[in-house]
Parts: sequence; C-alpha cells; structure tokens
Amino acid sequence: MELPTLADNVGFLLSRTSGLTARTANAALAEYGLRVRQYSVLYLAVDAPDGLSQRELAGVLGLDPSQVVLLVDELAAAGLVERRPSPTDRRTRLVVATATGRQVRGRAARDANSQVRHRLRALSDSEQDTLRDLLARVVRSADADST
Amino acid sequence: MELPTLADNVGFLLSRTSGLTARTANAALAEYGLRVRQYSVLYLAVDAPDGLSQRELAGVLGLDPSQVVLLVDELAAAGLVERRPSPTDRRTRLVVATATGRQVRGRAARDANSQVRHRLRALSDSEQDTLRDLLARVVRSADADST
DNA sequence: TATTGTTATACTCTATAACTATA
DNA sequence: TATAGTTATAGAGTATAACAATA
Repeated sequence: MELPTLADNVGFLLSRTSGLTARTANAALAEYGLRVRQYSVLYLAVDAPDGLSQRELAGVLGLDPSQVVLLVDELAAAGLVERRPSPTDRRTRLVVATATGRQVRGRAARDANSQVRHRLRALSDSEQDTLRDLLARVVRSADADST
Repeated sequence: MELPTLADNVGFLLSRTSGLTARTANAALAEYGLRVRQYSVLYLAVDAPDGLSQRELAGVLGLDPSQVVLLVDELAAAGLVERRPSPTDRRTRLVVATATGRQVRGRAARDANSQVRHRLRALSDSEQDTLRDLLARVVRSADADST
C-alpha cells in the first residue's frame, strides 16, 4: 500500500481549510465583538423562535454542554441572548436571542459569509455547494453514530 | 439576501468535520505516542530524503515557525527525527527522520488513514477524492495569497 | 538589513470530572 | 436512576513579540 503525500491527506486538508475559514470568519466577526463559537450559538438562538436548551445547542454544535455554558454567559453579558426558564421542565433554561442579538447576527452573518466565500474563491459557486453537501453528509453520519 | 441555516454553513461544517477527523486521527496515533501535529511534521520529514528546514515545515503546515520548534523538540526527544546542520547555511537546521521515525510513520500512517477513511465512510471513494481535491485547491489558493 | 531558529507569554479551544437541582 | 445545567481544571492549539546568530 502506497502512502499519499501529506498534501493529499484529507484530514490534513480539512485541518488547514478549517483553520483558514475560522481565521477569516473571526476577523470579520471581531467588529461585532464575536468569535465563531459565540457566533454559532447566537446563530442558532436567532433561528429558534422559542429558543433552545443548552443541551440542544451542545448537540448541534458538537460541543460539550459545559462549554456552552460559558459561550451563553458571554452572549448574555453582551445583551445578545437571554436565558429563560422552560415552561415544561424546571431544569432546562432556554436560550433566546434578544432584539439586539437578532440585528447583530444579521449583519455579522452577511459580513462573515461574504469573507468566507472570498476565502473559498478558488472554488466556483457550484463547487462550494458540492463541498458543503459532502461535509454535511459526514457530519450527519457522525451525529447518527453518537445517537 | 436570505441567510442559510447554520447546518448549511461551509465554515461551520469544515470546523465540525475537521474536529471529527482530528479526534479520530489522534485516537489512532495515540498508540505511537503521536498527535496529528507532531505526526504531520514526522510525515514531511520522512518524505524529504535530505530533510527540511523548520521554516519549510512551517510553510507547508501553515504554522508559525515558533510552533515548529516545539513539535520538532518532542519528535527528537522520542528519537523519531534529528536536527542536522545545513551544509550550505549555518542558520538552518535540517529536520531528518531517523530509521525508527520512518518505521513509526509507516505504521502510524496506515492506521490513521484507515480510521479516517472509516470516519468518512458516508462518502464513496470517489466522493472522498472529490472532497480532497476541492480542499487542496482552497489551500493552494491561500498559500498563493500569502506568498 | 533580512532571515532562521528560539524563547516567552497570553489567549482560545478541548477534554474530563464532579456537583446541584430537577425529572 | 437519569438528565440539564454548572463549576473547575488541565492540556492542547493559536497568535505575537522579541532576541541571538548568521546571511
């Protein structure tokens, strides 16, 4: 069995590309006082009209629930989300975006998306779509494994 | 402009997929006392018959040269690589794999590749090739930018 | 003057364990 | 007995700045 060169190693390429896009996104988000991890929590909160539990956030983001606590703390301190008691389970606290949070995420998302698309400009639009679909299938299969 | 859901965001998917494959690779490499960063340095050293300068390693890996120093320190302490003076430039130290390093990287690479392929098994072989090619083009374009 | 390797430092991210309150 | 949230801690990864030796 012949070994490929490191430059042809999918894991290595994923790490490099992920690092590139994360740096790009963080640079775009700095204007809003956000980094990608906080931004991803805000993003999900905005898209969930009734909010999400921190457990749900951890699941979607692939993070440990203990990490989500700190991210929500920071977003709450910045006034972008708030924690509300769940009407059905007193253990659960729902993370809900504030009006400010919704505005910030809208502007931040457009800036970040634009910068990341530019970072990926070596790929055509349809190639970026292909990349997204391939990655999404890997993530879904991993999520299915851990269920 | 309509915002996509986070699950359709290429940056987010890259981060998740990179994390998944890095964890998988680290688990496979633990048997050899390696982690992906150290492994990637060893990998390049093995493939360069006359060794590489730490500056070259940093360039290929997308790391800061100061980080490469520590990775080479660890590999040298484990007897997998050694630093040799460059015959042409007394500032430069060439990182060269030892015989042990070559053996270890061969076995480690086969284990890690096998595990990562399994982690990506939602994609067919040809889809994994497509993914690799798309990512490689992004990395090359970024490398060209910083030149 | 510029480049190679190095040391140092601070910050972010990741991984785990343990605890509380509720279910 | 299990689950949601939380606190704490340690280790790994990332980002910069500054310095000595050499080009």
